[in-house]
Amino acid sequence: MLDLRHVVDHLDEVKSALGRRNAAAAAALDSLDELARRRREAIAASESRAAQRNKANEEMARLPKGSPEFLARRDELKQLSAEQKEFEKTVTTVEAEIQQILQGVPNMPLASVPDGAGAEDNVEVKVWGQRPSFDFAPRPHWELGAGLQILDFDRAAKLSGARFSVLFGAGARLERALIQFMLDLHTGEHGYTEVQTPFLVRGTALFGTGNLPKFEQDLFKIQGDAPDMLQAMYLIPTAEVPVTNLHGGELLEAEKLPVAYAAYTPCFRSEAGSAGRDVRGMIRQHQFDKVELVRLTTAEAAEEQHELLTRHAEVVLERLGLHYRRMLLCAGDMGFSSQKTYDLEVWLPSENQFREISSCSWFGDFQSRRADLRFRPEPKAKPRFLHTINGSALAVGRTLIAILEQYQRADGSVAIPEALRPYMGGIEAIKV
RNA sequence: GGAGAGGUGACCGAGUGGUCGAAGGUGCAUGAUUGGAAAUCAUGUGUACCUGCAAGGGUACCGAGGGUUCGAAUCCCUCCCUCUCCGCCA
Repeated sequence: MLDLRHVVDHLDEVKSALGRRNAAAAAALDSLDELARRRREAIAASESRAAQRNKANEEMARLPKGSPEFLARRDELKQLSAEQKEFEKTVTTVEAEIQQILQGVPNMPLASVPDGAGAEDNVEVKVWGQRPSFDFAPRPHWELGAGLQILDFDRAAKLSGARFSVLFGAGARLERALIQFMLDLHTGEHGYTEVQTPFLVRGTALFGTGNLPKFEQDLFKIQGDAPDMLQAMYLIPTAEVPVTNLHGGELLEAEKLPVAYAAYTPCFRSEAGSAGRDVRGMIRQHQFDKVELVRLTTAEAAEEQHELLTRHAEVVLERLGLHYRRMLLCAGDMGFSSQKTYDLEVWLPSENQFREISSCSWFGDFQSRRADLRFRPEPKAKPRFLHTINGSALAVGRTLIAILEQYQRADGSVAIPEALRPYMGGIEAIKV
């Protein structure tokens, strides 16, 4: 969430930054100036009466109860108190309106983020590795998986419907091996602390990361009698949600920063609005596994930390020998809460194109303001909001797909990347 | 699921309608003492918002939200969370 004061004081600047995402984002701010003024007036009116009332209360405490002076004074104060409550109600109402607007406003793209409306305007930053060449027609992962009897969509459909998959044998082990490999790399070499979180969270956590209230339709909600969205339970769409909120409401000490967590979780997404997209294979599922990296840091260190985290995600692809590229997302293609995002895209031979396998974002203090993530720069200093950074490292299902496709052989078998073999019982390939 | 007990500042803990932003302690900071440290003593030590050039002034916050009252940490209601016992259970 953007800071009200900053928005009002720099309205034109904020509007032009948001305008780079889309016109609607900027237009939402139009009424804020006036609302902020009404808020200030109501606060002044309410507080001046509260001050009078508090002053009179000292006198009331001294007057004998039931005395004529006491009764007369009490009647006067009734009026004052009623007025104060009226103005306080106005404050509450106006602030709710302001919140409503601000909650729906996305983060501002940084100046270094390129202009653009969609994926076609993203900028390629780097390409790593060689495009694998085949002396046969490379097969899509679902054909490879079916041939090897490790990947089954029909049986998953019997259990859960469309957009689920079942892994068997070496396929299931490959999934598990990837999770282990990624966690070991990040905790062992990149300095992250592994964390296991709940997969079911209350709405307040989803508000913290910016998924609620605007994107409820993307989530799986648990049926229950919660009175509102924020108290309801949801399946997490990413580990970003529980991990980012882990220190909500706390005041972290500066020397503990940066905080760096690596978490494996399954992720659940309703994929509302994506009907017809990626319906074949396991590119887009209602449930998938992901290893997520989260860093909490200071504003000053954040840019460097974002580069570092992105680099950590890239190392996974490089150790696995997977051809990929890094994209800098344009303003129009970034997620709601992000101010700068790199996507890593892995090469899929069957599609003859790169596909997203990781998204590494720097949120500034946008999430921290919602999730109440603060630190104290030094012992006596005022608390400040942290900067949050996170990224997939990596989406496990898509990594499995990339391995199947990039390491496939003419006979339908799939070689196991060197780095993964210790996790696969030493086998060098998956064969029938 | 049943019964009960609780949620107070960085932490522990007192406080059942007024002078309570909140006793006391711990921790922390500064100073004194010391060759240095420990111990001791003194002083200080929350956050957010409004207002002001500033110094300052004001308001709110005792799990969250409502209510009663001139006045609520204290009384009432709803919710959330923690703990204990019983039941059930991986």
